Amino acid sequence: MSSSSQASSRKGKGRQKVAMEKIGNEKNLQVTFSKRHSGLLKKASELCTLTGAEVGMIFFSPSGKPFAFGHPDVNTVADRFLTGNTRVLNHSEKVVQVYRSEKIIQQNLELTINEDVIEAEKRRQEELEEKKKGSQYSFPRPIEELSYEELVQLRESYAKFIQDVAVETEKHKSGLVSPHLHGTKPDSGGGKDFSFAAGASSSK
Amino acid sequence: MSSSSQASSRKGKGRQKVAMEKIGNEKNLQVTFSKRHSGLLKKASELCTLTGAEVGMIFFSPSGKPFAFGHPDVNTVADRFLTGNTRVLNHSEKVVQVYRSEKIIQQNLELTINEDVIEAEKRRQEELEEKKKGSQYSFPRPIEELSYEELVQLRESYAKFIQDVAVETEKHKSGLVSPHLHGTKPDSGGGKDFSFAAGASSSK
DNA sequence: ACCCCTATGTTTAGCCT
DNA sequence: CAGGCTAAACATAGGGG
Repeated sequence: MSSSSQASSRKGKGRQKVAMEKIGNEKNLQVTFSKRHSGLLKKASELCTLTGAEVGMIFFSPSGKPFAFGHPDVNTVADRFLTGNTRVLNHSEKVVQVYRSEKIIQQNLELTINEDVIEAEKRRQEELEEKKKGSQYSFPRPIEELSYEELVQLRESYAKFIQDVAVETEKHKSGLVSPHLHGTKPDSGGGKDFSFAAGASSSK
Repeated sequence: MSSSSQASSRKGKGRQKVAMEKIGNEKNLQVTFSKRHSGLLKKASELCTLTGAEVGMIFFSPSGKPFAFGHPDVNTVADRFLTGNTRVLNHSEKVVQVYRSEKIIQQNLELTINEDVIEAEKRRQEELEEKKKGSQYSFPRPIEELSYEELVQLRESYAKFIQDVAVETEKHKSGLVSPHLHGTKPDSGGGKDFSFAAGASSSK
């Protein structure tokens, strides 16, 4: 619009290579997050559909807004963890003392629900329906029947991860020392909702 | 090369469109999972790097093997949840009772560490090192200093997710009824490591 | 199982509406 | 600020080692 006699080439410039580092431009960063986060959800969704894998994930936008996604269906996955059927390990079955258990759980309760997740879920459904095979799936108990509180309970008792050990192991194997970290400052973009008790990392 | 009889074209067939449904061929399914799961990790990794988002995710391979990935750096993220700095929500701050707290935590303790996570982490590091900016990151406490037990504690107190509410909300908004679900039945692929106590769902 | 290869489907950066 | 467009970058199915 403004002009500049640019030879009428209105075609987009197409995808350009972007450096793998934190995006400086705030606006651009937002757009990127917006686009990529949905891509991530889609990928997860596809992985589930294609391979039948179960996926659960949460992520915080640069602004601090939490997102969550989980696959098969809440009841199943949640239960999977609830019942501790995570038995795959035969690694070192060290007995560990419960660490802050209750406290942690109580503190981590509230998580904002994101529209994106819903959108992703919707897409999955549409895909299924498109294939007219939605009827073969049954539910032990439809989520709709759960009360809000029950949902919260489910949520709260969902997955628990780690990666600490991964890094640890990584060291063991590669002999590396610094466990990565990046410009993921608490309020990097402009989030002011987080306090981040850790004074760690510093930035870029 | 060995056989040139084929009109001298031994070029790969290139990517073919694949139906979005559970792959039947077991071998193919495994390969696909193998490829896609790393892609998923990469995407997550990039999202972290580019937008500074924090990502935590776990997923089970069709065989039941658990995978986990988390971003910024364990201490920070773990702390984020540990200290309950998940405060972003201002949604409905319903008070929920602790559900199985200790029990859950104790049961979900052991999780197999996957090479993939390590690999992903390694990649992130390499990227950083490639940019020669690895030295600017400091750690309040290097993971290497943590004992195995401490790692386990960290791990166990890591993230907790959900999506239940997401689905719930989805209903509210779209009026949809069945919360998706796919050929991800507990023993769909051939996992025999899991028992899946399903059906229990936490109805209070 | 993992890596390599290639062709091609898919994602997405930049720009516009 | 969400939606659309384009074209380049990227992920990955299929196949071989």
